[in-house]
Amino acid sequence: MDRATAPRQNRRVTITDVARHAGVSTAAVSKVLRNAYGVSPAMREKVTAVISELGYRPHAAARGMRGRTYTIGVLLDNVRNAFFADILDGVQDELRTSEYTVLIGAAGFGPEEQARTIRSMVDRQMDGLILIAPGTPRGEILTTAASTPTVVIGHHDAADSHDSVVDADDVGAGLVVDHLVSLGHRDIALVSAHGTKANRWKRTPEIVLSDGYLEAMERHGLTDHARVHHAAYSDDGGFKAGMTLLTADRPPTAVMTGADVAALGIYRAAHELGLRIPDDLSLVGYNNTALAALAPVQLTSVDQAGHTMGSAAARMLIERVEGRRDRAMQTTMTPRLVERGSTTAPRAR
Amino acid sequence: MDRATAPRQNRRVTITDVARHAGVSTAAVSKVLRNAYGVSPAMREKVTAVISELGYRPHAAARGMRGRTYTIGVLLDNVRNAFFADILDGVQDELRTSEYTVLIGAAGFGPEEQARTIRSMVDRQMDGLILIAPGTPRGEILTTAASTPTVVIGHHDAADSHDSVVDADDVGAGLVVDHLVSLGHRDIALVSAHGTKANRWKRTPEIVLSDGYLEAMERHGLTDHARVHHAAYSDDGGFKAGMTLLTADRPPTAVMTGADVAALGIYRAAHELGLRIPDDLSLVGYNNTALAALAPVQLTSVDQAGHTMGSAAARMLIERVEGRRDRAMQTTMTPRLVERGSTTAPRAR
DNA sequence: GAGATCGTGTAAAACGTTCTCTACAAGCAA
DNA sequence: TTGCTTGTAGAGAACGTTTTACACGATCTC
Repeated sequence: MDRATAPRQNRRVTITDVARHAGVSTAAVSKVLRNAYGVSPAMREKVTAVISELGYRPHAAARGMRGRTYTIGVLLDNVRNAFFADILDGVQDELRTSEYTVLIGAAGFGPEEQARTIRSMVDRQMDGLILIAPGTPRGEILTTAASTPTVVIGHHDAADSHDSVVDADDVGAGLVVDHLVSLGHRDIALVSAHGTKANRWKRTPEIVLSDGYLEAMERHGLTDHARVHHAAYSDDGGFKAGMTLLTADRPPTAVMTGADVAALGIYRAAHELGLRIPDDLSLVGYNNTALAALAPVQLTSVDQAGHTMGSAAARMLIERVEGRRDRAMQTTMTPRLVERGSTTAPRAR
Repeated sequence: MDRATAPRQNRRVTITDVARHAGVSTAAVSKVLRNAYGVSPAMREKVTAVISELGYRPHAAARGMRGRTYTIGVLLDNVRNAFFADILDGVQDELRTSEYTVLIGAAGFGPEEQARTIRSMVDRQMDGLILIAPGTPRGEILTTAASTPTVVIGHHDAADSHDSVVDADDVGAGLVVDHLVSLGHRDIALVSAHGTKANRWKRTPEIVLSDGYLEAMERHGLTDHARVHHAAYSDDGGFKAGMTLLTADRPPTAVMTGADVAALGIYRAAHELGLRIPDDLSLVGYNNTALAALAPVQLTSVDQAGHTMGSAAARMLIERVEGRRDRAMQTTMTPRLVERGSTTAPRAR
C-alpha cells in the first residue's frame, strides 16, 4: 500500500478528526467539550454523536498547553498510612462522577523529595493540589499555592493563598485524656511525632495534639504527670518509645499516641516486657484506622473522619479550580473517641 | 507601571527564555535537556548555567505533545493493600535517582473504573505504565500495551506486548500446605478471592494460588479434604468466610488465605465463635504485610518480596521506554514462608 | 427602518516543547 | 585545490488543544 496514503496505524483520534467528521470547526468541538457558552443544542448533539462514534478522547497533555488538564494531584508521604487511605477515598468519591482524574504522588518523608513531587505536579500542569500534611517548608507551599489552587490537609496554619482542612487535634487529645482520667489513670504519657517547627509550620498536627494533651492534663491538675515522648509514627518508632517509657522509674499506666501504628509498636514493647494490655497498660491510638478495629488488636482510638475530610478537601479545591470562590477557607472537623478493649482502669498500686 | 512593559507576574520560565538568555537557539537548549547528540561541552555548560540561574523547569505538558512526559503511571485498585505499598516502594526506590516521576492511580475495584484510570494515564501521555493485577478485560490491556510500554504485575498470563512480573503463587500455596501438613493438619481450607475468568485473564494470582493449593493437597493424598472458599480480600470478607467455614459440619483445623487482611477477618470470626488461635485453629495469611508482623497479630504468612517485584518492574519498564529492549519478558519471584504464632499442631480429636 | 444587541459559529493565533532539516565550518583524503 | 565527512548549531514545522477576535444573521428597541 502506498505509504503516503495509508493512514498511520496508531494515530489518535484528534479534535480535528471530530471537527472534519461533523463538518464543523475545531473551535466548536472544543466548546462542546468544555460546556462553554455559545453552542446550539443542535450543534452539541451533532458533535457529541461524532465524538462517541469515533471514540474520541481529548489529549490531556495538549489541553494542558492552553487550558486545564482535568487532573488533581494528591501529595502524601506514604501510602502505608491507613488514615491517608481514608482521606483518599473521600477525595475519590467526591470526584468520581466528575471529569477530573486523581493522581497520587507518594513522595516519602524527606522535605526535598516532597518538594520535588510537588514541583512535578505543577510542571504537569495539574489543575489543583491536595497536600496531606506536607513536610516541605511552608514558603514553598505558599509559592505553589499562589499559582495553583491548593488545599492543605492537617496543618493548622491558615493562609490566604490556600484552603485548609484540619481535625481539631487538641480536642481529640482532650477526649483521650478525659477518658483515661475517668478510668482512674493519672500517669498518662503521650507519644507523638517530632513537631519540628524548622520548616516554618507553627501548628502541625503533632504540635496541636501535644498542646491539647498538655492543656487537658492541666485541666485535671495532672501537669506534673504529663510526659511527652517523641517517636516516629511506625511500629518500630512505637516500640522504642514503649521500651523507654515502660522501663522508666515510674512507668505510665496509660499511653496515648498520635497514630495507631505507633500504639501497636508500644503494644509489642509491652508484650516483650511481660505487660498485658489493657490490664497492665492502657493504650490509645489515633485516627481509628482499620488497624485499630482488627480482632486481635481492639485498640481504643480517636476517629478523625478521614473520608469526610477528603471529600471536603476535594469539594473546596474544585470550587477554586473552577473559579467559583476566590477567598481562602478553613474547615475544621471534630474528632470522636472510639472505645475498644485496649483501655481499662489501672491496677491498684 | 505601564501594563504593556510590565512582565506578567506569574509567567513560567520557558525554554525560550533560557535560549534568549544564553544567546542560543531553543533547539540547542532542548538538546541539552535531553542529553541529545550534537552538543559541544561549551554549549552544554553555558546552557546548564543559565537553566539553574533562571530556575527553569521543563513544562511536562508541553513536552508531552512531542516527546516524553517523564512520567510513569502505576495502577492499583486500592492503596489499603499493604502488599501494594511494598511494590510501590520498590518502584519508587528504583526510579528515585532518575528523572521520571511516579504517579499513582487508585482506581477502585470495578473494571470500568480501572479502565477509565488507565485511559486517563494514556491520555496524559505517560511514558510507561505499571499495572498491578488489573481487573480490566485482558483485551483492553493488550490494546494499551500496544501503544504504551506496560508491565503487568500479578497475572501469570504472558503476552508479547507487555512485560510481566509475578510471584510463583502455586509454589507459595505449596509451602503453606506442606507446613500445615507437617504440623499434622489434614482439614486445610483455602480462602481466596473470586478468580473470575470472565475478563479473559486465565491465570490470575487467585487461580494460580488455588491450583497450587489443590495440587499440594493431592500430593499429600488430601484431595478429599480440600476446600476452596471464595471471599473478598477484606476484613469483612474474611469474617464471613470464617463464619461459614467454622460453623460447617466438619470445620477445618487450619485455614490459609490469599491475603493477610482476610486472615484477620477469619481471626475475628474465630474469636466470635470462642475459638482460639492457634490452639483451636491454625491460620495462614499471604503477602507477609506489616499487618502480619504486628505484635498482637503474629500471623504466619507467605512473603512475596513485593519490594523486589516493584523494582524489577520499574527496571523492565524503563528499558522499554528508552527503547533498550524490544521483546517482552517475564520475571518470576519465589515466595518464602514466614512462620509466626498463628500456626501450631491441631488439637487431638 | 436604523441601529443596537444577541446568539451562534469560524479562522487563526497562541501554548512550550521536540524533531527534522538544512547550514556551516573544520578537518581530512585525494 | 576539490570533494567528502564530521561535528555543531539553528530555522521552522509540528504536536492537539484552547482562546481571542471577529463575522454574520436574526431579533429587539426606539
